[in-house]
Amino acid sequence: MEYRSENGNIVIEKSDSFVISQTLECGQCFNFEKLGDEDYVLTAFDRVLRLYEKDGKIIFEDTTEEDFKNIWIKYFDFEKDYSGIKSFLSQRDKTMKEALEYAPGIRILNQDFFECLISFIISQNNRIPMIKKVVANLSRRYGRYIKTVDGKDYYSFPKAEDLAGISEEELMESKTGFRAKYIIDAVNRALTGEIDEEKFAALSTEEARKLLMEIKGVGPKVADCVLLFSLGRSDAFPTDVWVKRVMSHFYFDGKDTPVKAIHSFAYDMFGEYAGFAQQYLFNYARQFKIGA
DNA sequence: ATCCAGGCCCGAT
DNA sequence: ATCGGGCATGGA
Repeated sequence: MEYRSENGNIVIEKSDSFVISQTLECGQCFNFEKLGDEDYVLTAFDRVLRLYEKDGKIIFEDTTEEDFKNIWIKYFDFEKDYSGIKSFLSQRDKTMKEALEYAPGIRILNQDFFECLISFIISQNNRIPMIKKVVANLSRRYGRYIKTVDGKDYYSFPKAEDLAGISEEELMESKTGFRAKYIIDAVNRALTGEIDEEKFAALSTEEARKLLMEIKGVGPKVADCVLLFSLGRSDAFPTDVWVKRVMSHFYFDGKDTPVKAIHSFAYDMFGEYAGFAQQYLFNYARQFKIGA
């Protein structure tokens, strides 16, 4: 990973395997704000980062080399070779190739486990702008103030400890809706250590999925999102309404298809890179409202 | 107004 | 094992 330090910022060359807007706006994360064209502020791992494009470069503003090395390289998956993954996927299938050409700058983020879990619990039967609002509400109320960027205050996403003992009624003040009780269950299991990021390392993707689904409010889709976006399981294939639509449309003759059949097809077609395929397809489907 | 959103729970079959 | 209703909330 080539980077250099410059006036307190970290600078990398722009590449077609990383476009800020595509990576942040493709529905995998919710803790960010758009300031302008290819200019964003995001919160992750107790840091607030403004990053933007300028003169063919990408600037990580007010960031130390330590943070870049220890946090952002992993977060943005910069150690992975996306050109290899993308060429594999685009050779598999024509639809996949088009989805990739539409948004070649999407990278699968490695997000904080607890934040990812709670965020995707919130995501169920919800819309992305609303999910972002709830995540921001929880951060402002229970997280820690980090810094102010462009006149707006940013807060870290709360830890399980920060949410300990909070009542369902209070959580609903942050507009969590019926998911409040699910958040409480996730928090409790995290606090007892029953659900702990360390535990997952020893488990297969399928075993990890089962463990996650013990949490109330975590079903197959939310579990797969957590596996893919925070536990590095690129074989997970989160299948929501949009992925169902795009898969049915392109691979099942437009027929409504059970998730199970979609999964086996995806694993067969995209193998260990199914998760990447899923994200490019999801983005593609949503932009062009395929099947809607 | 009615419908629906990066679903899941729960009770009925 | 599978199916359908219900669910907080707010935007179209």
